[in-house]
Amino acid sequence: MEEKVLRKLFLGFIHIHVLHHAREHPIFGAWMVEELREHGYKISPGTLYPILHTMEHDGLLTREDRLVEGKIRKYYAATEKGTDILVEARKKAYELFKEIKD
Amino acid sequence: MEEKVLRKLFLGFIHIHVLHHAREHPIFGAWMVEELREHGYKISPGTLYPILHTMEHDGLLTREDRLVEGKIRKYYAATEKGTDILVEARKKAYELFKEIKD
DNA sequence: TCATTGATTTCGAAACCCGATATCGGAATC
DNA sequence: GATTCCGATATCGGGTTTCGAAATCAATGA
Repeated sequence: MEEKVLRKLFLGFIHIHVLHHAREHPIFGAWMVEELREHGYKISPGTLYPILHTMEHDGLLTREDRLVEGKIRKYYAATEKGTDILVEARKKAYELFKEIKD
Repeated sequence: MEEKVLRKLFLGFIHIHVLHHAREHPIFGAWMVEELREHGYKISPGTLYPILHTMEHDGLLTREDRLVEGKIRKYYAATEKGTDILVEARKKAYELFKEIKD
């Protein structure tokens, strides 16, 4: 119930988290799911993976397959455009925070 | 193009802005559209009004009709639950900002 | 070859977004 | 009281997105 309400608010936050981490170092889906969980965002693979695909399609991320410990992982890194979007998002997030902070 | 990408990120922000303002004082749709525009969020009535309806349905806002200058306006104010959600959102927004700030 | 394992993908039903357009209801004019 | 005006709100349908459960994948080890 309440979960649905919150999810709507935080889906954008999740996107921004993804961009942020993908800029620091390449990420892969399962790792990102866990990272988000630690931040208090529950998200299932069936939701996150399509997000990654869309962000790649939109030119925000690039994908590179790697073989790690016998498993194929699809690593995503932020593109220049993705970084631009992140900068924009950071600005907006700051304004939002400043406005609602008390 | 780019607009669509950004909108996805910021739709949650818009919800939070709405809650924030509705807690400060009752708001009505057309005013909120203008307020958001000043914050750099372009949103059409066809998007915002359903958001208000949904938030009312979810128990985040209450509605009250008022007659102002010969026009009916539907004023929305944040409920206790809405305020709780806002507090939660503020916490998450702060964490997000802290994490990506540089 | 077959089971295992971590990671990714698919699936269909439900919900949602969008903005152009239509509608509302009170006020003003005649 | 009919008509027009106007700010504000509601509707529409087509396209997209969301969800988690379940299926799939690819490489390794038994």
